[in-house]
Amino acid sequence: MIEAIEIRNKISEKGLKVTPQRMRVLEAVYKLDNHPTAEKIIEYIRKTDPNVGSGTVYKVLETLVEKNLLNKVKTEKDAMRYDGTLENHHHLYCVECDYIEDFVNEKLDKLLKDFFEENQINNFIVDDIKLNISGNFIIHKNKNH
Amino acid sequence: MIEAIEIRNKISEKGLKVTPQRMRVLEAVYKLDNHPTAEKIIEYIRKTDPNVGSGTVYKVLETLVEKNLLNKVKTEKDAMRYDGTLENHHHLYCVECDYIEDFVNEKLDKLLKDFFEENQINNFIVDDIKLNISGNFIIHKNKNH
DNA sequence: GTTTAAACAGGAATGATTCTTATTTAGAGT
DNA sequence: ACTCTAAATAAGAATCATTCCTGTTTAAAC
Repeated sequence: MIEAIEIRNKISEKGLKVTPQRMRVLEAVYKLDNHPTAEKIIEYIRKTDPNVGSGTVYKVLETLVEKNLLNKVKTEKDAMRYDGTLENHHHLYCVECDYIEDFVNEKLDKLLKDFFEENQINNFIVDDIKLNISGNFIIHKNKNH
Repeated sequence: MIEAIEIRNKISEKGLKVTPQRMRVLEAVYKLDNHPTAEKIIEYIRKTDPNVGSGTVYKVLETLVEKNLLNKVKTEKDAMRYDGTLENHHHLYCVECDYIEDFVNEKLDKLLKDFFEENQINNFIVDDIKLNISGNFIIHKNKNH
């Protein structure tokens, strides 16, 4: 359970003005699991704050991604999704439900780091590696299918 | 250089009607490098065939993806891109230009396969793993930046 | 050649996202 | 606390990729 003061600090530390909209967007991404779309975030915020502009939420998301407080998660679907986890991680994509789960594994990261140090790619400097692991949850987390 | 007859066969083998539109779309994806968008494909086809409907191209792309003759490539940008390479491979994403290059490496695939066999993920059956390798080409391939 | 379900062209509709503009506000300076 | 101003917001129009709809055409089975 993240405190309001922590959210305030995260925004402030990046040199951004602390606005209610920015606080609510960050809170929404932390609270909503399954890497919400902008739509889900708007819906969440409007429960208590019916007058947020949807354009504002998009703008805030853009700003927070720019300042590395959030990450974008791309999927085969049209809508972008957002991720509040900042530590290095990969994603499990369920083929059946639309669930996306974070996957953290340091041993795997070490393995990849070593591999790409030993096997340089011709004409390309690797900056970051993310795995898209697709498959199926044995117990589905979502009924969107 | 892929022959028209090969393209015809690929379509036919999947039990699809061989239409000029389907042939031109497959040809376009093979010929255009850098994983073209639907837009680029339409532009390419219209050079010789100005009356293709853009809706048709989208429908054809959908059909070809369904039948595993093409793959979708998702990016942070809005437009979907398409990939004619069917063998297992990963993607190099250039952070500066919008170039996406295929990356084939069997040693890497073996490494990943072994890792996930030894390290089962709780409540999840892995079906496929794709790496998004982001970084920079030393010599950029594209001027879109 | 006939037949017909499938595919197509053209254009309207959709839906996520971006843009525009007038208004409001966070926070720096007083 | 009060003022000021650049930055942020609300509202809604605009955009753009993609999908949908409808009447017409066509691939390929017979």
